Amino acid sequence: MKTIPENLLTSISKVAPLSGDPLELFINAAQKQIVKKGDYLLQEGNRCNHIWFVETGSCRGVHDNGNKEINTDFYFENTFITNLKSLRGNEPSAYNIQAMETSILRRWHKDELLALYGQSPDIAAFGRLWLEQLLIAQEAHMHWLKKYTPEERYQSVLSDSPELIQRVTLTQLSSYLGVSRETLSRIRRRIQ
Amino acid sequence: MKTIPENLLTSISKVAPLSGDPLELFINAAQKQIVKKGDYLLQEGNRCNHIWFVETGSCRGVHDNGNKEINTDFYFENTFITNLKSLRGNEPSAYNIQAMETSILRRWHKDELLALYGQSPDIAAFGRLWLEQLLIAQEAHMHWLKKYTPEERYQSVLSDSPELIQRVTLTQLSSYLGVSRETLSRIRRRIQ
DNA sequence: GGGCTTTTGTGTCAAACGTCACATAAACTG
DNA sequence: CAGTTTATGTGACGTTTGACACAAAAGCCC
Repeated sequence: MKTIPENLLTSISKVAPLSGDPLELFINAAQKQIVKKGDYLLQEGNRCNHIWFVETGSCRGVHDNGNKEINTDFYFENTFITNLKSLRGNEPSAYNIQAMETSILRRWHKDELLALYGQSPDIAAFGRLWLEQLLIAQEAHMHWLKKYTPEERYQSVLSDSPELIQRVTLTQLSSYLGVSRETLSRIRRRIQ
Repeated sequence: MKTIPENLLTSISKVAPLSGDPLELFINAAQKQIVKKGDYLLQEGNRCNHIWFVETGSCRGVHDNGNKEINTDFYFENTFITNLKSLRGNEPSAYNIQAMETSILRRWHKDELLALYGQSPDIAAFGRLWLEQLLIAQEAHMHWLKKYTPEERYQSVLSDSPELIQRVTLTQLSSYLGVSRETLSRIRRRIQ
């Protein structure tokens, strides 16, 4: 058994308890991958074949929209990443997943992951719980978008996710909040 | 084995193939429930204990926001409903699920469903695939919200989900699209 | 550190939106 | 079918936003 970073174990246990053989099976199925700033984990048009775990660094999910980018997700340390629609539907990805800085990742191939689901009910349960958490977070994000004004949304990022403001450019954050770059710049001035 | 509506079988098979004993187990675990227009399947503040399947009729997911309602989901025939955050987190629901008309439902209790996951890998796989589809749909909905203007969003509902316009009031649709009732009324005039 | 690139701030203007108020139309109910 | 309630249309007005243009600041690289 290879040496395993503590953070990966902690992150797994936050999703579902996994130990013994299933844990070993799951972790040994991962490969290490190092990406530089700007590298793509997944490019629009290609099929997504992996699930990644961010050990260090950060990535973003970004849609091309004409001459603009729409940032839909930011992934920091100790989070899992994938494009489920492309991965499970075996179809071209509608967006990019890109490293925002040099990052160390671990990745699982989808075929291997599916095989693991068949081998171990514990790993299958882990997969289901992970999906549940993703879906819950996604629903919360959508309600948040509809319920609050752009200014309120920025306020809540300030108080609830200050890390985002430290690690993401204002331009990137603006599309995440659903406003133009200029408007976010003015919101920031109004507030401070 | 009770008589089972064709539609339920079809809807199940659209998520994942399920047959024989697991299918029978799953279907027999459901109870019939009939609700009248305006009845709540789930009220804000209460815990969600069920997953429902809409046999006939329709329901909506609706958030109370001060003196306004925000409609976040519409559920028509042959769809599954639940509030996953409340169901899995065992916490009070942040919103209501309400019948929009007299409806016939089937429902599964969460405890029974969890037991079924343990009993049958096929049912567990079904649960996971259902979550995957929900998550994929949810992500698509969010990208759609950020990518298009209110007018474009109305246009796409017109062409892609005309049923929505037939079966939902303009006021309900407006909060789903993320605009005021008056703005949607004017968009509709501009277009037609 | 100097030059280049990227990011952010800001002024101006037109368009879109939300809110309030009220009129009209449609649906429900007894 | 008459009365009531609910849903929708519309006018007026102020505010917010997006788009464009350009300046200032920050970050990056040789």
